[in-house]
Amino acid sequence: MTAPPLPRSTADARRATVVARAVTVFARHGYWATPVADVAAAAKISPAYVFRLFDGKLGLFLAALEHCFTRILATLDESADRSAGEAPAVVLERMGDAYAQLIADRDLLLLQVHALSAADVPEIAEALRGGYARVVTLAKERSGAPDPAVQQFIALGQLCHLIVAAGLQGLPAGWAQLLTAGMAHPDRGGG
Amino acid sequence: MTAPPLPRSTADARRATVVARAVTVFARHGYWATPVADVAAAAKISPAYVFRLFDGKLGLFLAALEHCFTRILATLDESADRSAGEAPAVVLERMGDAYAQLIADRDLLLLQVHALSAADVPEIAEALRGGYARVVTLAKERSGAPDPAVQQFIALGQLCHLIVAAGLQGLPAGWAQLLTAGMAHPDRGGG
DNA sequence: GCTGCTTGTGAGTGTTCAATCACTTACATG
DNA sequence: CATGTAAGTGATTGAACACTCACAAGCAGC
Repeated sequence: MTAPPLPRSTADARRATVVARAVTVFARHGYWATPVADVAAAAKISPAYVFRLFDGKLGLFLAALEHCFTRILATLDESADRSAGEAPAVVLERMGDAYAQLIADRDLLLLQVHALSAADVPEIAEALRGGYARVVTLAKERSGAPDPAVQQFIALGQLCHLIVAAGLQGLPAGWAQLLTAGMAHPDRGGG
Repeated sequence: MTAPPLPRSTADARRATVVARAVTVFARHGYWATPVADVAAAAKISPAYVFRLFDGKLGLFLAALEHCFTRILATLDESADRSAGEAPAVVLERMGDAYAQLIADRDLLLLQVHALSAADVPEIAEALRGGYARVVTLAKERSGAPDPAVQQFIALGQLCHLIVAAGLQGLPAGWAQLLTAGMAHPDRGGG
């Protein structure tokens, strides 16, 4: 009753698919509460092979985090492209909108929340700082906005994390609507 | 070689001290990566007794989180007292300063980060929402500031969490200084 | 003293999970 | 077909940990 043997692939290709699945799986329950076997199952390979492809659970998580930041940077960069030539404040606002759109994805934002919580592991803290270094630098350089505006941009990003992780979007309470005001709505699908 | 028996105390008093220690211990490594035995050791009682005083590990964490929010609300309330009669924006800014001072404490901010990461546990998400409901409501009512200002206040609070958890304060890099600009400095203590 | 209640613990139990290893299976090349 | 190499797995191990329970030790009232 084992699954039919998958078509073989190179280790590199397999690693790439596992990383992509790992982002989603780790995003659900975080680093410590996610067994490697869950990622393996999502990637449809055996746990043993995951350990062969990555340097332990930590290596797997770090790869997922790296992938996460790569995708976020791509999103922001793309957004900056679309508002080229606009005033700094406008560019930054558009980037903020693009980031808020990721609330629908959930995965990329949640993984950052989990990584922050696991930042007592030095390697994770290091990867996190590396990621934010790139995000802040990109936001500043591509918008040309002054430091305080960039700081506020990042702060709003962190607020997005709170909204997603605590499940605030769509809550009727006034305090929740106050926090989510101006944020992209998640499952407004077909509109 | 067992520790000399502690002076007896009532269960309620013991619970209170355990909760206070639990805030610190959970703040270090988070919910999943912290064994109950670590909290017990910090409180100098046996793990078995912790399970008797609280409803499982989850009950212990929830009590710690509640305690955390109580202390934060007290801090904010106190700050509002000190700036009574000032303009809304000023009151809010003073509250922000008071919150940023907690960066030195670390514990209260870190516990929120960990709670957010563990918010896939329904009870933790619920407690978190309850806490933020009170924080937002207090900030709005005591400052009288408009919604967007309160939203920004909370966003800056989340930025504080990032700074503490990722260890950004004191980093020489430009992007880090951009993020920490205006935040209270932690251990500028005795030299 | 004795009795009964509360505080507190030592010694377990069962489970979960990271990591390893010996092994098998597919494919490329001669 | 033979043979080497890389992909992939089942079985297992050892440790950590949440939680339990039978029991001990202190303190009240008699």
